[in-house]
Formats: sequence, C-alpha cells, structure tokens
Amino acid sequence: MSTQTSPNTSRPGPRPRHTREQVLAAALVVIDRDGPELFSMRRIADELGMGAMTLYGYVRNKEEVVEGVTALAFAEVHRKTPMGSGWEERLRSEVEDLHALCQRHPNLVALVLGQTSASPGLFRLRERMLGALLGAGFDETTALFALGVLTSYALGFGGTQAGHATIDLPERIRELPAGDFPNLSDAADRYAMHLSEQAFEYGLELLLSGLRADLRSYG
Amino acid sequence: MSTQTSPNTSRPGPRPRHTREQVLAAALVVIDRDGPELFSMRRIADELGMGAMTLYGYVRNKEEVVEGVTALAFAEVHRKTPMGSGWEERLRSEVEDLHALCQRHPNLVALVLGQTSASPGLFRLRERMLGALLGAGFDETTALFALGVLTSYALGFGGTQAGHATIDLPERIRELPAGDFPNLSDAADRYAMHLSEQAFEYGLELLLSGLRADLRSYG
DNA sequence: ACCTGAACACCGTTCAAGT
DNA sequence: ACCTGAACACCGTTCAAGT
Repeated sequence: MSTQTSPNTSRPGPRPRHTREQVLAAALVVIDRDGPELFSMRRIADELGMGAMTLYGYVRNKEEVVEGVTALAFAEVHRKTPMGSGWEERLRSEVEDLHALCQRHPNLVALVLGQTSASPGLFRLRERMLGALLGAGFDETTALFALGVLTSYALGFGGTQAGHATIDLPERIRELPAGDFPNLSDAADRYAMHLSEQAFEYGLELLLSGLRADLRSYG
Repeated sequence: MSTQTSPNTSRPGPRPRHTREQVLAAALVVIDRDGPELFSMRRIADELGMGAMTLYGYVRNKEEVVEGVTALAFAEVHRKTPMGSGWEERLRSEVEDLHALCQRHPNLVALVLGQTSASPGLFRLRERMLGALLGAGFDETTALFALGVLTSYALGFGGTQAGHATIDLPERIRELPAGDFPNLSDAADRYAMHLSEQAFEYGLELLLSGLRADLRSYG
C-alpha cells in the first residue's frame, strides 16, 4: 500500500508522518481482516509500517482506538434520511444504519459490546434517534426507554449474527441429542433463519409498531 | 476455599484431583471477579491452585470453558415456569431468565457475544422457547424469527448494560458539545434510564404484544 | 494415569534513548 | 519534534518430561 518514497533524507524536520485518521483506518483494516481476537496495537503498527510505540503519539490506548474506529465505521454507513419523513421512517432508517454497520464490519461488533464505555462513537446516532422520538410526541422517559431498546436490539442482533457467521449451524444442531431437543432437531435445516436479515426486520417492525400503538394511546 | 488435606502421600495412585465442574466454577469466579479482559486460563489455574497446563486435562481450550461456564451460569438462574401457563408467560419467563443471567454475571456477556460458536450453553433455552412459540400456533418461520429476535434482544441489552455499568453516564454526556447534542444534553441526568430494568421490560412487552397481535391475524 | 515446567509466539504499555 | 527498542508483566497452547 503506502509506497512512501523514503522521506528520511538528511533534512532537519521530522513532521508527523501520519494522522489519527490513518491510524483508525488501519485499525479497521486489521479488525475486518484478522478478527477481534487477533486485533492488536502491534498489528495496527505493522499495517502502517511503524513501530508499535509510535501509535501512542496518535492515540491514548487501545480503548480509544475502538471508540474512534466505531465512529469512523458508522460514518461510512450512515445515509442521511430525507427530512420531512415521519418519526417512524427516521427511526427505522437509523436502526438500519446501525444494523448495516454490524453487517459491514461484523468483527467490530464484539469489540464495541466488549467496551467499558458509553460507545462515544455512537452518540450522534443516539442524538438523532432521541430527537425523532421526542419529536414524535413520546414523553422523555418513554423516549429514553425506546432509545435503549432499539440500540440494544440492533447491536445484540449484529453481535449474535457475527458470532454465528462462520459456523455450520445445521451441523451443530444435528449433534444435539434429538430426544432432548425435538423442536430444534426438527428445524435443523431452517434454523439458520433465526438470525437472517428477514428475522432482523421482523423484530424491528414488532418494535416500531409497538411504539406506534403506544403513541396512539397518548392524551 | 478448597482446603484439601494434602493427598500427595506416599500412596501409589494419582486419581483425578479435580472435576470439569470445579474448573468451570472456578472460571466463573474469575470472570465475575476480574472481568472479561483479565479472564485467562492461567488465572483459572491459580484459582484452583494447579499448574496452568493441568486445565487441559479437563477442558479442550478457552472457548470450551466459555461454553461450559455459560451453561453452568444459566442453570444457576433458570427457574422452571409452572406448566399450564400460556405461551406468552412461558416466553416472558425464558427471556427474563436470560436477562437474569446477564444481570447476575455481567462480565460473562461480552465473552458469550465474542464467541464464534452457536453458544451451545444456551441450546436448552432455545429449545424451550421454540417449543413455546410452535405450541402457540406460530408457523415455523415466524417462530424461528421470534426466537432470534428475543434472544438477541436479551443478550444485546445485557451486553450494553454491562458495558455501561461502571461509568458515569451523566458526566460523559455533559462532556459533549451541547450545541451538537441538544437532546442528549437536555436528558443528561435521566439518560442512564435508557438501559434500566424498566427499559428492558418495556422492550420485552413491545415484542410480546407485537407477537400476540401477529398471532391473532393467523387463519 | 495424572500433572507440570520450559518454551514459543504472542499481548498492552512505560520509559529512556535515539535522530 | 517525532519516533522507537528494550523491558515488564502478561497471554494460549504444544510438547516432552516428571511422579
């Protein structure tokens, strides 16, 4: 990739040779390619052709890398909803963006869910969703509940999908003792559907129509 | 804990000094106490007072430990629903059990979601949920969709709750530029509610009443 | 039979030194 | 000013050796 015609001539000035964005982009490459298990500071540095310690000039620690990568990856996937859409459209669009992030970068999801932080990379999403909910007429408490429910649903679905992506599910089910697991065994060949895109959309519509019904019951 | 009055006398026979269950129980202690980041084979061995390599006589690898611990921790939390309850009660009870697992062992959730496997520790739960859905009259496809939606929701909510548990959310929100985040800033003091138990129950009822409505529309 | 130390190929991060 | 090697305290797991 970076061919970089050796700038280490006899000239005096060392200027930063990279940017924070390059570091985050390289981190995303590593995550996508090698998975959450193998994702490491040292591999990001390798990807950029720098010493591992140089990273710490651009980034405080590994946690900050995950936060930055999340924001970067979400920006990649976010399409503005046309204004003037109703609250339900806007909410659906935001949740689908979050789901698209999980689809596009499945290896990232485990890292996001493993964070001990508020996932600051997702605050812009939350702000827009909360705005849509309050604008629709939900009281603040219900709006916050719905915010937590919808974001948890999307991340949870993305996380379980990512975990199941690489394995042969029908095979796993058939290994179970059929006597103890009659329903799963019967459905073995169709079992993978339970984490399909259709399943995700089904759950999202359940949530949105539940919210719509709730809103109608308001004074 | 294990006082074990030194059995290494001059007697001939080395018999297994531990069991798989003891290994899994010790692993759960480490996870609960030290968190997913610090959870390691070496620490499990320390907990049991054995060499790290001895673990591999009881367990194939770290992944298998996580699977076994999940099953163990779930058994701890599962209360049988009284038979004769309706499908909705049974489903609610199962999802609440999964949620209780996340509450009781928050550090475990990231490990479960980080697994690249079908989480075999949760197959019994899935079998019961699928049974409840099919028994209610849902067709197989819808039942499978609902299964994926409900388990993803519970794990996702548990995972995001666990990630946010140790941090000062109002503080984090107040660090954001209020001009860019008006809705979150206004709600800063109440923002933590979005991942409360009430929020979880709200979302669960949205899903269950959506399923109920769907079922009524069947021929 | 069961247990384990040394070894291998890794981690994140601090700190002092290099240019 | 910017970059980095050595070092520290860790990982999971293989393999050959101990009792």
